[in-house]
Amino acid sequence: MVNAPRSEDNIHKKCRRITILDIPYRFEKSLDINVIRENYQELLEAGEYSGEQVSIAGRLMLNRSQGKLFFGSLEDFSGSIQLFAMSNSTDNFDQLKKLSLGDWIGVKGEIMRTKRGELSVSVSSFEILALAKLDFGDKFHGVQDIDLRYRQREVDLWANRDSRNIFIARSNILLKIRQFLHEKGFMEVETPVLQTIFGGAHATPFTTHHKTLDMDLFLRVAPELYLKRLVVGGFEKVFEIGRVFRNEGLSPRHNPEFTLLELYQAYADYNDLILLTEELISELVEETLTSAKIHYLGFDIDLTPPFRKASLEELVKEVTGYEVGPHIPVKSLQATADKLGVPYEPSFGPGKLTLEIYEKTTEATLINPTFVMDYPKEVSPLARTHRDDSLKVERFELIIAGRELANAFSELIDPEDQKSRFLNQVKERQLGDGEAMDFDEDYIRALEHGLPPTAGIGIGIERLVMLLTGAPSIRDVIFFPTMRPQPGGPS
RNA sequence: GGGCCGUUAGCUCAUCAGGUAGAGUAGGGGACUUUUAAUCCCAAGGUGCCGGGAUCGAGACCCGGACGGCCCA
Repeated sequence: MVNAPRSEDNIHKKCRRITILDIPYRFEKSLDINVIRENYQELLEAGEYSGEQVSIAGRLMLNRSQGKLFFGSLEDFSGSIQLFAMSNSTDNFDQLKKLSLGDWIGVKGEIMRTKRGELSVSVSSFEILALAKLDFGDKFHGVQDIDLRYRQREVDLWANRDSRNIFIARSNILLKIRQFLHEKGFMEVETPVLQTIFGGAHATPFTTHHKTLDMDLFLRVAPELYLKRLVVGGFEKVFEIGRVFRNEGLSPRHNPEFTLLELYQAYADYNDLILLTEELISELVEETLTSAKIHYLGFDIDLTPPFRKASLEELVKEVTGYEVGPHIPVKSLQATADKLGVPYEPSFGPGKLTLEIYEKTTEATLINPTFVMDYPKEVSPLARTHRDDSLKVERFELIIAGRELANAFSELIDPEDQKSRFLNQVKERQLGDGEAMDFDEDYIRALEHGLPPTAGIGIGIERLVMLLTGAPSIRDVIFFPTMRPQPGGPS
């Protein structure tokens, strides 16, 4: 484990040299390291001094001290630069040479280029800002142990620049999404994470307990129902970017808590959201990638809109050759499922059978961005009945690299219809589906106050970041993914 | 939950027909006035994930468990 200290003797020697009293309370940094690189990229001959004094701070990441000379790499958030020092022109030169990799220092010095042409800061003085009493990683290989990288992310972030870059990208992507939506007139809102009735997604919730009220509460599986109540309240364009919690297994695509973007737009239908989604993704591609043609999980993917649109039924027909859909008799769909090796329960209706067949045979084959259109009503309790087909709803999912990235629909606005859909959910719950929703009377009452035609979409932020950064696992884009505690102690 | 794989020095990795482990690097000591994963010398560093079993003898073979990865549900 990285937790093991450097040998006792070493610590003793270091601590004898430096105590906490020697650590200053602040350090005046004059600029980020990458600014030096940008400003001096083309300037200074080898061996030339700039005359510009700077004050920088960071972690010592390499130490190539050599007799009465010292070379090292100082790294801060923005980048790294070589430090250069000579025994006759640097205060505490001997101490500088004895620093360990990972120690934080603040440096004052002059920008220069060494004889070999490396842009450097010639150290005139330095202060120790923190000692690294623990070791982190191999200076060349970083930290490869996946377990350790997730449990001690701070170590991973220092040891592996790729990891750091992914999280910088994540932050930028979230910023761009917010900017994009604000420019479109959406307002960012926050709704309850603790809910007395959970709904808005087909998922098992986490349960917790409120002491004073002495009642169980659920961690939300989606903000959906509250957001639509805000539309009823008059906010015509709202979005929330927030954590949701689903009590399901862990996999490279699933973490029990993840970040979901949901947005709702009054007076719009799901066709409007296709355009919005294409525009959002292409803008993110432009901001974060050099090309819309990416290579991800071994696939070549083209993220250039417009994306393909095809109905769920068409796509299943295309992949399997079989007709599916809510109009096909159950017996016939069961026979199809049997032939395709898709398991099902006897209680499944034609809609659920169709969805199962689609998910097991077709979804994973959709590599380039595809809007899968028009789902069976039976499996979509919150979506509005399709204007051309009473057994379907106006809903699409966006699939990229065989994975669901977004789920959207023209929202169900009819309180009576919503009541009966909730009742169906309750029935499915009683039949043993722990992921089915509960009947939400507050939501029904809100609909009775009047929800105008509204379209809504949910986009999984982690999946989006994974796609745009090439990360194969959701754990690569979540700082601290959910892990079992290690037997040796808390982690 | 099922299947397969992994776990050896702080880190990155070796090793072997089954004969009580080795390198690089980090950390310690020393040399070195232009290095680039600097180089060179010295010393130190291990419950081979844990627990059982067969064997004269196990890190290695067998069984069970823990944690992780991938695939499937």
